[in-house]
Amino acid sequence: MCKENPAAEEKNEVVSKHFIEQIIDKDLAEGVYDTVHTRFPPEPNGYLHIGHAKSILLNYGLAQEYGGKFNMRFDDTNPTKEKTEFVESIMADIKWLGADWEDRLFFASNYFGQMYEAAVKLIKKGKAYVSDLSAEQIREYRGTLTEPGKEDPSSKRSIEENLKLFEEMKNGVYADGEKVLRARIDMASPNMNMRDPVIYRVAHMHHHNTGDAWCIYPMYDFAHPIEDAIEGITHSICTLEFEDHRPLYDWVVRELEYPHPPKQIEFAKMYLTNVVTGKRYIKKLVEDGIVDGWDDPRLVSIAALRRRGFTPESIKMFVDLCGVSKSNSSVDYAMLEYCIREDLKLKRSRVMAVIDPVKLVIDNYPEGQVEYLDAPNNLENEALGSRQVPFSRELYIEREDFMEEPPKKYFRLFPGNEVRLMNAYFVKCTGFEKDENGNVTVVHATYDPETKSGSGFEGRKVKGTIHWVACNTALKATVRLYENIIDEEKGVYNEDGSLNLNPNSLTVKEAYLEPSLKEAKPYESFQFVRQGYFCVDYKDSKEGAPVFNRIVSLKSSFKLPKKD
RNA sequence: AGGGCUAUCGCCAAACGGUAAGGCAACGGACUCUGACUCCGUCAUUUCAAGGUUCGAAUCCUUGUAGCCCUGCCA
Repeated sequence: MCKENPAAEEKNEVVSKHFIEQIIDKDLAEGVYDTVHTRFPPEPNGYLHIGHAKSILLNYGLAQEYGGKFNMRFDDTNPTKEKTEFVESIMADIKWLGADWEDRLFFASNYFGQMYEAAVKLIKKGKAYVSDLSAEQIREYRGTLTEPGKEDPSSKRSIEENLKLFEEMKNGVYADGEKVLRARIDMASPNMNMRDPVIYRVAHMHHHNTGDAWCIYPMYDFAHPIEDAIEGITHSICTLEFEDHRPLYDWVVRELEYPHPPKQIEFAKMYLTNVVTGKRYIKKLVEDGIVDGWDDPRLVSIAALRRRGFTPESIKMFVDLCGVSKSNSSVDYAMLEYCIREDLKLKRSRVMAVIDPVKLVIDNYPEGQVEYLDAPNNLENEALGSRQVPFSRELYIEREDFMEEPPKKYFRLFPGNEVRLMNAYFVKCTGFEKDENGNVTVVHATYDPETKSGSGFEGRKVKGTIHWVACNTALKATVRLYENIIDEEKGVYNEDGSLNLNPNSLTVKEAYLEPSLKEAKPYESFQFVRQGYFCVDYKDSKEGAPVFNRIVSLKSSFKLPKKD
């Protein structure tokens, strides 16, 4: 059954380079840089999700590809939004993804001294001034998208006065919002970011890293290029919404006269079709108790994907498959599903589990007898070995594997039909019992001892193979089946902006599993034959029988013909 | 006088003036101790639209159209 195809391996298709690699190639060829140094610079104000994984793996991957370096840096320049809790979770998620920053873990807040000096340098060059305008006034003076802004009355101040005022800002002379430092660029620029942007504000606030050492904090547009320059970043990769900020980024590194200024490159964020990534919405789902936390397996935070049973490899594959471009796009969730199936396919054992049981009685099998049958763990990967599965007279089979009146091309159990019980014997359906409501309660069959699995029996063939679990020895465990939390039929949002929730996003069932599954440990995953891939939940499996999350179902090309 | 960016199959995405890669999805068929996997086949005479340049255009030019981003002392 192991269908290796060495020829396919050798194809080794040459994937064309995306635009960022092309830029890097050119820079290297022209000697703009002689190395590649990237970074991932999150603000520690929340949890990472699949979208961030793309950025992390892109930056780390580029550094790897070009033999360069990759930095981890927290962009913590706004103390009002940042927490240490997020610093921890972000680092854990990035490590799990496999991006290695080695000893290069940095905090923008550790550069506050250098940023202050940089601001002083700008003031001395006449390129920055302290403004007395209030936030509202600054907004008014900025003009609009179609009208130019007006000159800030404070911009005429002398360099000496600006130096004095800025130092006073630093020394806590002014209250929050009383004064700001602005870069002197062009109040008439069509690019709003260039209309004398604020580069330092006063904020008497405790910072998670620097404590109360500072009461002025730099703005992103001023801080980020400095952070990159200090660390020797060559290619500062960010998302599309910062394109308009690039002229300002370049202005900062130019005016500050850095010898090998970094270059900002933007790419499109990744969106998943019918998936919620917005923090606002996730927060609401958590608060409303719709999900059981930021790591609920229905979410796509890194922690949720990990809990659901996704592997770092599958996410890497997914990101690679999606590619990098500058057009806004939404990737089909089916692509993610493909990646996790592909990754787990040869790595995991394939075991039997009955989720919606109906009893099957083998009438010609001795009562009370238990027989242990050898079952290969994965026919396509012999290295995974095999296990012993108990077989006896009474079994559970899947309710959908028996039909009283089968449609055409139904290969499973129905009166008179013979199927293979996986890893066991052929059984022929001899009858069934129903309750007063007409529901099937027991299916009867007889087995043929000659057809034992592995015996090499070739006498006759059956079209169907079904899975089963012996009643007496079955492990009863909880399985959780997930669907998209969004009702895909009607789109993600309702007209009032609320989420269009799918009431059936979670189904909890009691299932019968092979007894060997009792030993399964948190995060361990399996393929349940014909049911999909399942992973032991780390939260709810502390004691007793494990709880299994369905990572992804198997593809099913079997469709019953429509009735009538 | 608003500016910037983007537009190639249902979904991602190559192609960089030489005659539309690939993956996902879908659909046929073969195989099968999982209706899975694997295999084999089908799936853009056409690249947002209309003009133009050229022997030749998805690629260059013109004019439109659509979508995204920008008027935080957020990042």
